[in-house]
Amino acid sequence: MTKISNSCAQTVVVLDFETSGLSPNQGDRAIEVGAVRIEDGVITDRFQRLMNPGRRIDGFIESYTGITNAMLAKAAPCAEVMDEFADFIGDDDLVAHNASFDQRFLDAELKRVQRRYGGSFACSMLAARRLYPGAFNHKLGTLVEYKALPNDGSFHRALADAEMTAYLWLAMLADIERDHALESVSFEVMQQLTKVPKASVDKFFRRYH
DNA sequence: TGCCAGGCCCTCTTTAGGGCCTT
Repeated sequence: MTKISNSCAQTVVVLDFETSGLSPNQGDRAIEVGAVRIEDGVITDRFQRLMNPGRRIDGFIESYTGITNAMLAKAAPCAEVMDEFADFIGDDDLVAHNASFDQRFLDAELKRVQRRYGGSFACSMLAARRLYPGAFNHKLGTLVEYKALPNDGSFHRALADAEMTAYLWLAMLADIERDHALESVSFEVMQQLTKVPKASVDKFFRRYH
């Protein structure tokens, strides 16, 4: 049995943004951020804030997220929330479902407040595509049902989605460790997993036996 | 409701096109 580990692999922050649209390059803004910190396989901390983007969101986003313009009118400005969030994530490594989406918004919002983060991203969706090819699809909600993960039935809110992504992440680690007789799997190996072809996943892990 | 974007990934591919996933 081989241990795949490194000195900083056991703490990650799993995050999720609710936004006014799909692209910060098109003027879309974050309206809520949720995150949980996983340390040695256990959720040890949580962060959730609504944030006021300074403009109204459209009816589709209100309906999709349940976040209303009235709720955002009472929320702190994006700059204040993102400054707090930068403190929360620090230099920890980061996980998100379809991470390229959340990374674009994290980068855009932190750039506005001249803050940075030191960790790197891994994507639970890309990992799940390789580990669970039999799933009907790889939407977060589908994978939560597929793996019978804990949830309170609420979707498309930042903290709820971040928690479900965290449970998915832990389930994937546990499945890899069980299926490949590994003691632990590092963050870096999970990042590499998302870059190998689906057909090569077993071969990828056999390298460590 | 589903378009906007962008990266990944598959295939009837690579001199390309389209589906998936995120809000």
